[in-house]
Amino acid sequence: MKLSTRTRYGLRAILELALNHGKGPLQLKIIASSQDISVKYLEQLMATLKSGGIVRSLRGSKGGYILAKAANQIKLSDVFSALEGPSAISVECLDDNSYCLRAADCVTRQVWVQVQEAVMGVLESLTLQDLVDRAKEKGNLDYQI
Amino acid sequence: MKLSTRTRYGLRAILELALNHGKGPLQLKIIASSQDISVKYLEQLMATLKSGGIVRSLRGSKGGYILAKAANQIKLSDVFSALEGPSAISVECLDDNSYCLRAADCVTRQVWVQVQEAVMGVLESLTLQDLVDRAKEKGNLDYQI
DNA sequence: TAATATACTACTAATACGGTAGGAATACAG
DNA sequence: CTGTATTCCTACCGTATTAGTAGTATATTA
Repeated sequence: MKLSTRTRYGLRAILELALNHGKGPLQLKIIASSQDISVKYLEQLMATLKSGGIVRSLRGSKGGYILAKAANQIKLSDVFSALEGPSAISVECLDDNSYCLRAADCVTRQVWVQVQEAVMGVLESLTLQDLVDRAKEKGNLDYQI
Repeated sequence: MKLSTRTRYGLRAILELALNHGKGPLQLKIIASSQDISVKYLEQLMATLKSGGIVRSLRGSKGGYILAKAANQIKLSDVFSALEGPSAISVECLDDNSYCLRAADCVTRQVWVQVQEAVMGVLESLTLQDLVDRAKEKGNLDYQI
């Protein structure tokens, strides 16, 4: 069960947007260089986040990306779902009731339900603002230039 | 973040062993047919579980597999680790401290730590015996023949 | 010795992951 | 109105992993 770089990169990128909030759009090349991610790859991740309603974009000169909502309105589960898909652990029988007829009585399925709920519980309890606060606590203030 | 069939099949197979506990070794072909898994594929999964110390095997005629320990001594985290690897979500910086110099201050890493702990918390809190009990509660007794 | 099992090793097809490439569309600055 | 900066879109590619198949060797029992 591997967390993809998509999701890890994506969260880092969006956190950078959150840290930059209120200072106008942030360009991909800035994020890419500070996070050491390929611009072209990041471009795809941002497209995903955009269609997921997490970020908004501004094209053309002086364009870039901004958060679509306030940081405290964006749960990490939203970011995760946009990048990783709706199901945290991608077990077919969890999402598709017709996938397995024994689903209702299946004790192994019940385990995966518990695991999924545990993951989502963590991600739903955290917002981007929480991460911003944590970053500031750590004195990790280099983003302020 | 996808849970592999390895792990899902493996847990189902080993649960079947647990349900059969005390009735001598269970053969792969029995498990494979009742769980609808290829014998050959299951063979590999069982080899992994064997080297992980979860099951023991008996070769030759009348051979098969049995649990290496009592069902209440086998945590689901043990099974999971054997099949899926030591790290529940496989994020390099969680296991290898030298992977990223900023690990200590990284707030996104902290999120993955929380997620990992949530997953392991669930799996460590459950033993195979718990699943056996749940199965019996559900009246799912067809394994008793 | 025959039958029944697991053990071991190698191979394969399909899929996902991680990333690259090129050009089109848009917006701003002069 | 022209150039430049930026996102947008689509396609492609190499590699690793996953999910399985196949064949043979080895051990055990009867």
